[in-house]
Amino acid sequence: MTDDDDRVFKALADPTRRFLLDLLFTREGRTLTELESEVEMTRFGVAKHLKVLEEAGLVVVRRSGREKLHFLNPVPIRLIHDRWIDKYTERHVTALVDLKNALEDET
Amino acid sequence: MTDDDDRVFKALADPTRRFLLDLLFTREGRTLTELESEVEMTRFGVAKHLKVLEEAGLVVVRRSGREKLHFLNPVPIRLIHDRWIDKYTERHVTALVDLKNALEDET
DNA sequence: TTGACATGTGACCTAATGGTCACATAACTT
DNA sequence: AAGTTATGTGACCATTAGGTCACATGTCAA
Repeated sequence: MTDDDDRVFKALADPTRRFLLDLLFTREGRTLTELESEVEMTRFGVAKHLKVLEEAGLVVVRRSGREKLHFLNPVPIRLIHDRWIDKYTERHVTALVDLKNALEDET
Repeated sequence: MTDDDDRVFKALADPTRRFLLDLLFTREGRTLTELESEVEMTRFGVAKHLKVLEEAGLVVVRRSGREKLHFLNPVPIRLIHDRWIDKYTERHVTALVDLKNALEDET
């Protein structure tokens, strides 16, 4: 469990991997080749990053013939949230974040 | 803003730093010396970790004489959540996590 | 003001990480 | 069957990150 934690946080520590999650957040079920075209990096680098994300459970894959489809799994993200934000604090924090977003939209 | 992101995720990538956040989650306003006594590491290592957490905005400090009191700031954590979990998905995920916790409590 | 306490800085070493490449397997297409 | 497409593996190198230490500053208490 602690090792799982570690894999998740280590996986999130790299900007390229976070960008890959962003891509899957906007549209799921993408292949390696498709993701590769969005990133300034060789296929091998991207494959390595996807493997890290998969082993962390942040990305789930489904094979379809020779293609490998990638999906974002939000559960580990929610667990990070729950680790340091209890139900009571959550209300205050969300209010604060909403306020911050509202102010930024105005300008 | 992207640099801020990077600092937050890099800060969370280390197990010692996550443990320090856990300590501050249970009780805030701790000093360096106090936190040091909870960790198998020299004072210098802990100080370095706290600096990383502070620069990431995950920890906020208040000086009191020669002491430095540390507090957990949950806002960056919430922002991580909001980045990959939209309002619609949130309901499904929280239900899933609650179910998982319920099942684990039964055993 | 003298000594103990709390924290800060910069150098240094080792281990882990990100990225590329040569090579390899498996599956569609014609 | 042959060529093309999609992905997998292991070695390799440059860079970053975690941890310790010698040294230094600032604060409290007697």
